[in-house]
Amino acid sequence: MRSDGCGELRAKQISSNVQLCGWVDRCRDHGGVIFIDLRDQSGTIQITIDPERGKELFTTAESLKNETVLQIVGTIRARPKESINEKLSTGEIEVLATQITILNEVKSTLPFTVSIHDDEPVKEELRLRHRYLDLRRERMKQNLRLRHNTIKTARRFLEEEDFIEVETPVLTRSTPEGARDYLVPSRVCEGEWFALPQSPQLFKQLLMVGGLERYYQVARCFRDEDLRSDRQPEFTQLDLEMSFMSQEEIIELNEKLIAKIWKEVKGIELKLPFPNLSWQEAMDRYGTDRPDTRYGMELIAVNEIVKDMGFKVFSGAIASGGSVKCITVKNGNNSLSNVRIKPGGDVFTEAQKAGAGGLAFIRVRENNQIDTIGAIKDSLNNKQKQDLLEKTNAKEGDLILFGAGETEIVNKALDRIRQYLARELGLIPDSYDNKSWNFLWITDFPMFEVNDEEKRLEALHHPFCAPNNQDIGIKEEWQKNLPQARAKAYDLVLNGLEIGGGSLRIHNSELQKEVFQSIGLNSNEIEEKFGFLIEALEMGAPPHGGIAFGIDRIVMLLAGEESIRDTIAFPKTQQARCLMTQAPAVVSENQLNELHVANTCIEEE
RNA sequence: GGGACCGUAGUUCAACUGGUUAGAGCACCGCCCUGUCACGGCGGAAGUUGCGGGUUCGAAUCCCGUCGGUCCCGCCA
Repeated sequence: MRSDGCGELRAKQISSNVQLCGWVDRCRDHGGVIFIDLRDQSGTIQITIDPERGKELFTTAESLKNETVLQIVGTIRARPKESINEKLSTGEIEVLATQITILNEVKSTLPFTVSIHDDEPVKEELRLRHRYLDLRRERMKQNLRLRHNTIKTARRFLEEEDFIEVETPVLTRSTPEGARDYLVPSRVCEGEWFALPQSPQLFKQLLMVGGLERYYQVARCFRDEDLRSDRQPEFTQLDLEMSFMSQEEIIELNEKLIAKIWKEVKGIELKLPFPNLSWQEAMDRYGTDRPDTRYGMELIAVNEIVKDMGFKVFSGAIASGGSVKCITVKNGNNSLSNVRIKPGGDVFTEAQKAGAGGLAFIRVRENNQIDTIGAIKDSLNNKQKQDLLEKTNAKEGDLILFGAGETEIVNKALDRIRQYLARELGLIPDSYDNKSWNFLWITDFPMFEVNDEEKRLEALHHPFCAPNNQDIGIKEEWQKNLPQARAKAYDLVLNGLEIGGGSLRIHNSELQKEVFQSIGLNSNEIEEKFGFLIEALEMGAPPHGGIAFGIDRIVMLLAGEESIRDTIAFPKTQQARCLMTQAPAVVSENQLNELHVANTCIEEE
């Protein structure tokens, strides 16, 4: 149907005949000569319609609406010198049309314009309802291409490293813990249900038991939880697993993979190896396990300095086992007024949203004089004051913000304020600046955390992570040592977002059973839910481990987008609905009967 | 489950403190225009102000409910 792509034509093809196909980007009808910008995937070229070339041709051209699909036959010619368009890569030439075929018309007024020249914002609701039109626009076209390049690069890299891609089931069984499952009723097995996988976790481990040694998959995962700008009910992981690899070796390989992606997709050389922070250090210094290290304002514990103060908010917090931590806002005296950090102010409110009761502050004035509320000033002696200024490295003009109370809440509040202030004060470098890609490995996670509601242990990552050998000691002490053990787990954090995570897995069936018991499963439950895994581990399972990267998030960051919806061809809304197909939808009574399912939803008439 | 913001012509926005005929750009339709490139000129059509209720002499505007979208908390091993 066509000889060339619109955007590929250049002056050296002048006087050759071409056939082009594409969409009408826009028309300029001068009454005599008519110009059509014809657009296809490769770009745009100007088609010129000369009235001398026939009435029929001219009449057709006059009637064209934007986004009409055309085939053009014509000849490439140079534009008059004064008409060269330098903004267009094909701007030196044009195609003199000898024939126009309308391949498809546009029958109604378009809900929004496709042309790149119309950069008016479009409501996301409309974009999603007519996603096919949105995909035709430059932004989404580029994002999907970038996504493809990311996945392509990963595939090439992993193939070079002797990984093979294996598909794992989408219809599988529901497993305890973790997110809510999407369920699929079985027609054949009455009353029983499949679950869609939250990740291929168990299957990839069993592939290792199967001796594949190096597996990867671009895997669709499903979690029936509430959505966010970086969470969709179905999302894509680049899933890897390998045998006979240490944590260091796995990390090294994956850094190379990430560096390769950044190099191929963005042309950016990342510096390897990535820095590494233990989970404990991350919590101490940033209050979160996914710190954004593009800016400072680290959290500083001042427990030792303030524990004996008369100011009960501080000393009391420590007496009851909590902490007092602070961040130093450089030049904060100028940038943050008292109105903003006192009750009702935006900064105070941020702290409150994270559960903090208040937000104490100290302003450093000339000659290290301090300016704060009376209760703090009165109870702070000179030595404490000096220690505090030294520890926080606060200088004249700086503002120190304090969190006091339960360590967990202090961390959460200061983390939140830190991120909020970084945005407010413009401390985050331009995302296209090479220095702004701050990768960071977080390691040595705790195996478990306490579920407050149910007063029991829960796996922090998942219950298949291997514990640190030194932490658990000999077999007889496993039960006693496991709750405090660290896991051989690692997350890759980029600019405050978790983009991947993994671990070495347990390959010893006894230890695996012990971990299951720690999270409250009894022998029967272990046998019922995970019998197949335990059995597999007893038949020669190799030491193995792996990682999974969130492709949607990685592409989002590479594309500079703020939502993963802009990296997914057909995403769902926050209500997990597809506005284009209107899924999910009601099905017939017959379909339900076949599946042995009854609808308990009360319909309103 | 909870909090916040938003919803006006096909579309992007406007309409002051509640005030009488709800405006503008783009798109659309018609006429004119032979070198434009976000072409230009003249004219036209286009509205259940998401929906339902309330307050008021009077509601796009205030209140309640509801639907939809977005952001966030909870949740997401």
